[in-house]
Amino acid sequence: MPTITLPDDSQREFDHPVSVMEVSESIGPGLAKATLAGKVNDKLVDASYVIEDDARLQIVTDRDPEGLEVIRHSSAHLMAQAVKELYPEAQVTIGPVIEDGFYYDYKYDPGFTPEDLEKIEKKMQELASQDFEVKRSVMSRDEAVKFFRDMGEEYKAQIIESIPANEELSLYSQGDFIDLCRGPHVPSTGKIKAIKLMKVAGAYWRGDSSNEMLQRIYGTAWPDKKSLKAYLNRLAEAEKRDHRKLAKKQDLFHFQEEAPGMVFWHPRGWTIYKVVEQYIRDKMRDHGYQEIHTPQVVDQSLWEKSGHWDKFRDDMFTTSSENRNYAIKPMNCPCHVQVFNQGLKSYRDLPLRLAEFGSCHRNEASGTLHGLMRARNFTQDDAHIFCTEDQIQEEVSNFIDMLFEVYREFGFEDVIIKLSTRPEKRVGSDESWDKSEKALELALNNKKLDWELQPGEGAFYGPKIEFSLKDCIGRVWQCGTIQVDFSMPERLGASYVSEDSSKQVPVMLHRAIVGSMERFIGILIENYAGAFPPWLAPIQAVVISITENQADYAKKVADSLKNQGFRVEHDLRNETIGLKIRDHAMQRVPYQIIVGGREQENNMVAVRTRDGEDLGAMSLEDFTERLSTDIARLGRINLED
RNA sequence: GCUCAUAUAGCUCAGUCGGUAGAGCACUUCCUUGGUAAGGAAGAGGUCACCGGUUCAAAUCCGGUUAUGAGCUCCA
Repeated sequence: MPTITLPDDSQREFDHPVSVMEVSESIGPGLAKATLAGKVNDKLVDASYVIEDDARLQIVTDRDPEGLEVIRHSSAHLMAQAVKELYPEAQVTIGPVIEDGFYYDYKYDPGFTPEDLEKIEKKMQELASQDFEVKRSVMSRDEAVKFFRDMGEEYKAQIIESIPANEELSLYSQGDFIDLCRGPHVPSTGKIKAIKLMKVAGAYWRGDSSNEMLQRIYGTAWPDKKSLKAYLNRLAEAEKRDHRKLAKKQDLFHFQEEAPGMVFWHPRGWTIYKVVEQYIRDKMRDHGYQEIHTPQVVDQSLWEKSGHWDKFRDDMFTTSSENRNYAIKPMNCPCHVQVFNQGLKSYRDLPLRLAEFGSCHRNEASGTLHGLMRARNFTQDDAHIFCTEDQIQEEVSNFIDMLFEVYREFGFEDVIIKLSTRPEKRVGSDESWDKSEKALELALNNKKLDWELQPGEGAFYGPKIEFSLKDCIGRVWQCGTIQVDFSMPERLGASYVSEDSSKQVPVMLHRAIVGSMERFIGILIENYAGAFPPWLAPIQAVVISITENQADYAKKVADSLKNQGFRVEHDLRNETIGLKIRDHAMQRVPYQIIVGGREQENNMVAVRTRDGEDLGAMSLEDFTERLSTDIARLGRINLED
């Protein structure tokens, strides 16, 4: 005789065990139709779930985030059903929900073509309209293994075998299709109304590159066609912000076949680079760092000593000369230790902070290259802090403050933070790991930051924090990092004289804020959609003449601004004012300074923003002041826009 | 590196059944001298990524290479 309490605290009594759907029907036929699942005492269950005892119940529909997840999960099953009907020899594996959609991995050696995707999608729609009831059943583990093995689903059987023997497993069936699944699922396939298969890609079985490759089909699913269309629209809009596209439009940089993964910066792109570099340089100086510069080409023996040769030799570019073998440096740390090692260091010198805009080359696997985001030649805003174990926490804390100051000033609010702790294979004493993991964790918690723990994901030489940003379509890229290193100072013979005049090995903190200048600029381009704030814009203002009678005046105005240090160009082309304004607005130049006969006569400038706001006529001094104020305010954009 | 796809003018893209290539924008020249998101005309521009094969004939079909895109794996 369960009493059901609904979210509005109203109660319903039943004189028999009752399913979620029955409760829903008792409330109204509209709700019953919309019911996808239920939440019984906060646990997500199928609509067919039978409630025996008093419970709180929330009916889940497609208006709830959980409802959307159920739809997406069921869509993955629907796709598997369609694939099995069309390609019976394909074997199913797993099909989880992901952000905005779902995927399902199949073992299917011929591989799916784009045409196959269309066929599968059509079949899914057909199966959805047949509105198969989705039925749940249970089986013991061993039964389930046999069941799937007999069906020829070897992968599924393997997955089930890795589940503990005493667990009872749930299976879901719809029509002729049956799959192992925790659920919950929609009550019937007709609830799936708006799906689209997006792309096919390879994915390794169990995420291990030594295993065979499966065929992964990605799809998206929404409550209705309208939301699906809106999503596809959003995606198309976001893709317009792609830094590789904007780089072509705005003439920022290019890549070419002769130097894959290495950037050819053009004047405008390099201007942005230099502004970012100078900004970071000033920031580091203000925070007690000393800038150095170390060689690009360094004898192989140093990389052997540091341990990198052993681990990364295949990913290093090498060269040789006069019977000596060199590596093009893939990182700066060993070189920084060489600088530290010059002369005798005292504990009084610590913490010692050495910074470098270090150009590194790594022969990244061809398939991983991705515009500026993942390049083979990139420049780290690298620095190494040599300190004692007791100084770790304060240094980390100061670093995090500095990092957020920088990210804020570039307009980034959404930063993903992860703390990675000791892996199984590691160097250093447990005591040191305890101390440094604690230091990192405390530094984060003291600032009340949200972060995610990645146990066992630290480097072999120490724990680390990673700070990541998102690109235009939500891909996450690691930028900042701070890592504790117990290993390298010792390997490379770094030491200092302590208070008791004994020789001690310093701890080394590796840290970067933007991480890779290239990657950071790539993300900047995408987040600003090419409309850089004036302090970053490669061209801050363009002086446009209306007719050639103002050519000299326009040049004079432009020169005057340039002499004050602003980045200004002039456009004296024999074109209409409308065309010139359109050009520069599309190039996202922050300010257009229009000079015609009237302005020339009154020694004024007419100013217009790239967004079409007419600021009217003003004196050049007033404009200069406005631009200066803008630049002083730095970024501070709202990335939600 | 792996799976799938793609590569045509500076850019964005057409090019049907295999018969030696086309548009818009950009560029050059001329006309136009204009007032806030495209004025007009003419011209020039291509070893169809590269190498090989099939064929009387290849941008087109086949194989390979390189690069790029999406995803996977990796990321000191």
